[in-house]
Amino acid sequence: MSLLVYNVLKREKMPFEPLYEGRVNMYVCGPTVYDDAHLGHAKNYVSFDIINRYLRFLGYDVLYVQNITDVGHLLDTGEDRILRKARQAASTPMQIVETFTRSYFEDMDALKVLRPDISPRASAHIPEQIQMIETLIQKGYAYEVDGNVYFSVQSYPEFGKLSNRRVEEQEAGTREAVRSDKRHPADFALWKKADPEHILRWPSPWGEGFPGWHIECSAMARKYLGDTFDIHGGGIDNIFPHNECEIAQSEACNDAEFARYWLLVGSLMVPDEFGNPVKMSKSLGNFYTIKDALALYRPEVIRAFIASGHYSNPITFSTQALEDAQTGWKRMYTAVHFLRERMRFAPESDEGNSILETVRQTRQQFLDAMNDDFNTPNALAALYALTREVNDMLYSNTTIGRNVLVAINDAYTELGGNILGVVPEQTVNCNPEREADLIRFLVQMRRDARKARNFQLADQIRDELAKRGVTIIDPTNEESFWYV
RNA sequence: GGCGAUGUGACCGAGUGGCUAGGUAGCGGUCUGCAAAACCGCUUACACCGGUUCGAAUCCGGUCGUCGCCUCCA
Repeated sequence: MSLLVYNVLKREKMPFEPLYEGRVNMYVCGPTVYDDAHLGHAKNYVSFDIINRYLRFLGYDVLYVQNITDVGHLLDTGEDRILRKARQAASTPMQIVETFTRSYFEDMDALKVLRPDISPRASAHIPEQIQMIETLIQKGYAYEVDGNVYFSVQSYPEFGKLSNRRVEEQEAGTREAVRSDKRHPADFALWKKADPEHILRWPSPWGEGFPGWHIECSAMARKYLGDTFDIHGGGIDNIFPHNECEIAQSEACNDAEFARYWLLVGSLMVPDEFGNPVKMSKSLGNFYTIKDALALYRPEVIRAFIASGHYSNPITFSTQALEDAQTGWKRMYTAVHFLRERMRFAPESDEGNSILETVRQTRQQFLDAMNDDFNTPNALAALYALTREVNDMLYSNTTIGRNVLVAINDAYTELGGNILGVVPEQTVNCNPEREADLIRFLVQMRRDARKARNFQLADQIRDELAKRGVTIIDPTNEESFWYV
């Protein structure tokens, strides 16, 4: 069975066929780095991480580009988001950007999100953006008014094709603050003139200013992925106007199709005071930062929670939902751990290999699910079904050969680990404090044994510790010291 | 108002015509020195009203509810 994906642009599920055989070029809209990322961001980027991992699993040579937006997002007050934060923190914009870019990568690394191949920053691609704007002006798709440059939506008849909106049908001018220098209310800025107090500014053919919000993605996608590429991803909440503007700019500028498949992720919701789900967002204040969540839950648990719903659907968050996901995940995690421990002393044989049929079915079900538009809930269900059988086996008194255990572990490691990222490579969790405490406990046991004149046990403890690099010395008969 | 979605059992959440999704919670059981875990079984479903069909949670029409976007947002 081949991979099917739901293409928002065509509004149908269709076979995935990359432009160049064996290669996938993918662009995903990245974060605006002005604050710590929250779980809504986690849903988005973990979802695309799983997509990225699965495409690689299928053997595609994936080039994954995800931008860092560090200029040009305006609040409705007309202020630049990053500037406002900078003013609050009494620091310069680039310090803010640097701080939260690092924070973002910290969070993503902690969540086991594989880094994109390229993480281009908008501020580092001003010339590319200017060049693109110049082309658009030359071709008659854009016009300059007093240092501002706007894209003319009427010059591009297909504007709105992704979100199925018609410019004429939109309530024109509902915003009273429509800038009077626009020819059409729906026209959007490619370049904005910088006010004197605006710190983030660059020289351009139209004077000092900064790029509009949408042009960065078009410019950077073109630079790294070409005029036409395979997958464009992002959050569904950015379908309009952002994604729509990207398409218009890029296709008008390049005379080529922009992205061939559009995959958009559903929002993370939080119940409001009436119990109705609403989007987790900065502005509503109903968010949990990734850092806060990671202080309480393992990254695999957060990933399992996210994977429990389909990427394109919204998912309702609550601490209870996360707890429930954790309980279920733990059953699988523990089974894998027991499996790995059992491998340490299992006989070299194929005993108990009847379960391998279940393993085969699990793989099949898992891959069928993933091939069906990355259906992670069904993929997880396959692993849970396997876990039931594995536990049944592990808790029974039958002998299981090492080869069988290895085969099961391989399935978990590949499907649950490499693809979904919910099964860690290492299920033994080290903790220096705990290790020291265990040694103290053994030393105490040995002292009790000596008191009871059970020298056989006492010596055994000393020898076993010594084998592991722990030395015991007995300065007195009352107390013992140890060191590693 | 326009556009796009959606309404599944106590909760989260898959599922597009007939075959138990899964997870959590609850109840009962097996196992067990205790505890825990694990496994087995079970209960509460497809918003409402009509229609198509041998048969619909699944298709069609209508009603009601909810959400997203239309302004910054992943």
